[in-house]
Amino acid sequence: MFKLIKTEDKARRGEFETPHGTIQSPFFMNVGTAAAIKGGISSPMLEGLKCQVELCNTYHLHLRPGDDVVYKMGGLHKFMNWHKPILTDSGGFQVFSLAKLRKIKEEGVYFNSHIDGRRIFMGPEESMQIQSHLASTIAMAFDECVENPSPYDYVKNSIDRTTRWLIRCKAEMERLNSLEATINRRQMLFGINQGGTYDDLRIRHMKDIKELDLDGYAVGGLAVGEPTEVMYHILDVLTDHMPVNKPRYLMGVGTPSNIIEGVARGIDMFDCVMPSRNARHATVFTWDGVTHLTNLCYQLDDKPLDEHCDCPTCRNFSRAYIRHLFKSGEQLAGRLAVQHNLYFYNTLMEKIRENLDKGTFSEFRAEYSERLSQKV
RNA sequence: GUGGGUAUAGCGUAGCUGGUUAACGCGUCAGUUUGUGGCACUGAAGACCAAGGGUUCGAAUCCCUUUACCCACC
Repeated sequence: MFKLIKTEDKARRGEFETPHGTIQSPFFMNVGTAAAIKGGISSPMLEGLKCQVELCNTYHLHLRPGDDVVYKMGGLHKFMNWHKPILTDSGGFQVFSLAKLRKIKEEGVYFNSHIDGRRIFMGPEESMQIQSHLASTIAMAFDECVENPSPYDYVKNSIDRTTRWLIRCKAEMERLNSLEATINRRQMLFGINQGGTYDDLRIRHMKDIKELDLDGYAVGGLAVGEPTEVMYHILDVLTDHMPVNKPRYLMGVGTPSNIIEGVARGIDMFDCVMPSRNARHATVFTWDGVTHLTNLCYQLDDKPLDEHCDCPTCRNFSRAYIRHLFKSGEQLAGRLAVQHNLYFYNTLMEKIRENLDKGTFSEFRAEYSERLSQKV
């Protein structure tokens, strides 16, 4: 149940009630693809980083350890010892990212495991069954994420198939939620809007899936190769057609600026690998912009990563020390940087919410939107 | 002391039947990273080839001397 508390122009401040607790929106979901945040962050540590929701991946967990294993272990919450909301991605994106190995048909997608190469099939029903086994709070629909740019006719056919898949997802989810043996019988289902970079297809697809009255709606297929301006334009024309009383999720986005701009266009939920992946590659976010920690200028720098940050990393360690850890290949380097970046992202969302509460989001946006993505 | 061997970027090496801007790995420096298969990827700087002399149109490559180090034997 999503409650809209306040708006400022198109930006929305809300509360999202789930069986695993209430989420304050807008919010960022911390990506733990294989039931783990990469970089060595355990669930109790994640609690200390202001994380509200963790995201896990259907495709990866299906392959390893197997969703049957997670089911027998009592579901993802118990398995990971994370008791706040979890969103599972459907595996649809892997159809796109593992494109070399796939074959898309009406019934679903055939592709090869990246682990052992074996041929596997996933369709809407399979994705829902796996996500039901994982027992996440929110399940995502099984969609096709087309690359940008793609030919108009291809995208047109693709969104119609994605709609047909969504109808099957909904039916299968209702069936699974009615079963006694299901761990989370109140699992929610989000639909995913596609349509490439074509305004009319985006809007048409949104109208089609809106009729299914799902628990939330996501915008997929953005930040996959198109210029940032194109992504903003799609959001500009699309969010007016999204349900007002349902959470809106911009999938896989993005930089701190992208998130601020997304909120400004009416988005409530985000997820991205950027804070964790960049951290593992020694790039950290600060309130003054982005910086690369292995740069020589930090060799003798006694300051924390960010002087305004009170994350566990910044409270304890200097840039010089963390730079040394990176140069030495120590695993601790990645962990300290990931802790900082996730805390930064979650704090960014907190500040966005505070500014929405105060009615000062537009000022916040003007001050930070560009600044946070510049290089220090 | 005698015989043999090696000296090429910060380090470890390739090139050594002589022929345009001396190659590779590591390291260094910088950049990339958007619903995470990949501990990742891209690029740059850096050596007048131990020193000196000689042969040759031309030498890191062939010859001589010196120096340093390595191995074996006294």
